[in-house]
Amino acid sequence: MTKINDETLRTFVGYHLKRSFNVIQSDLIETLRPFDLRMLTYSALVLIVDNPGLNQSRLSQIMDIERPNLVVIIDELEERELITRERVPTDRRSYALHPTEAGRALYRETLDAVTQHEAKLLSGIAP
Amino acid sequence: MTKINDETLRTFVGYHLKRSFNVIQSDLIETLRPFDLRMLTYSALVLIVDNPGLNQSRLSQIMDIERPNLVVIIDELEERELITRERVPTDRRSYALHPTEAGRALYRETLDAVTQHEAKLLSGIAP
DNA sequence: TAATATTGTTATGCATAATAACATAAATCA
DNA sequence: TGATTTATGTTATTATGCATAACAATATTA
Repeated sequence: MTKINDETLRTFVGYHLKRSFNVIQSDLIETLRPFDLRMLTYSALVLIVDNPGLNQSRLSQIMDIERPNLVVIIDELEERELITRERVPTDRRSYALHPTEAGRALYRETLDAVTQHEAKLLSGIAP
Repeated sequence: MTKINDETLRTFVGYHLKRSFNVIQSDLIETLRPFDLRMLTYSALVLIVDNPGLNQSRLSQIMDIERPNLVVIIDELEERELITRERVPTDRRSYALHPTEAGRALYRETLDAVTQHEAKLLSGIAP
């Protein structure tokens, strides 16, 4: 098995960031699988629990994704009754997003799981 | 503009890695655009220039992608005559990948550009 | 020699991400 | 005030990244 030279790529910070993120991402996907959550639905749930009442426009901004891509995420969370969409009386264009009790419960469960898995993952590594 | 609370997500290393990577990735994409290269085609080109003669199997391993996904990347580099695929006499299943002179020239150009852009990007940041 | 493994490939699907276009509603301006 | 512009959420479409199954050709192993 010939040794590959990747010194050129290693001079780039982005290369290391990508490889590190890939490792964490794979672990996170597996951690979230039992809860039937993907990374984006999980991030959205966390942000809605921590910021009840925010609208999709603001949420897409903080999540750094385009508004159209957030729609299906919100659809899924709403259909699973983890959050609710409520018309805002003062601005009838937008919806206020609120977690349901089930949403808050799932938030707590997943937070424990994700925290533990990340701690385990990082315990064996020097940055 | 209400302030959003993302403290929960900020406790996760993966969250920071993803955000950092997104910043670098956007910059890198723009840097590579004039050369009509995407990140993956660029990585492949660099690795082939630095490791002339390697095969697709090894390349996919070092790039951390599945072999099927490498095929189209290699197809593109070959079609643009930046690399060549040569049958290996001692193992006729595999191809030895070599850069062409045009490939090496593009490698040098892009290396300069990428190095400069990353340096500029990181000059304003503390990790 | 027969069974197994490897290389490159095609086809396919899922997740992520970006853009255009639109209806509804709000804000601005003239 | 009415007309124009802007914002919100949505649909549709596209591109990209990444994973798996299945396959033909070739090598390796038993």
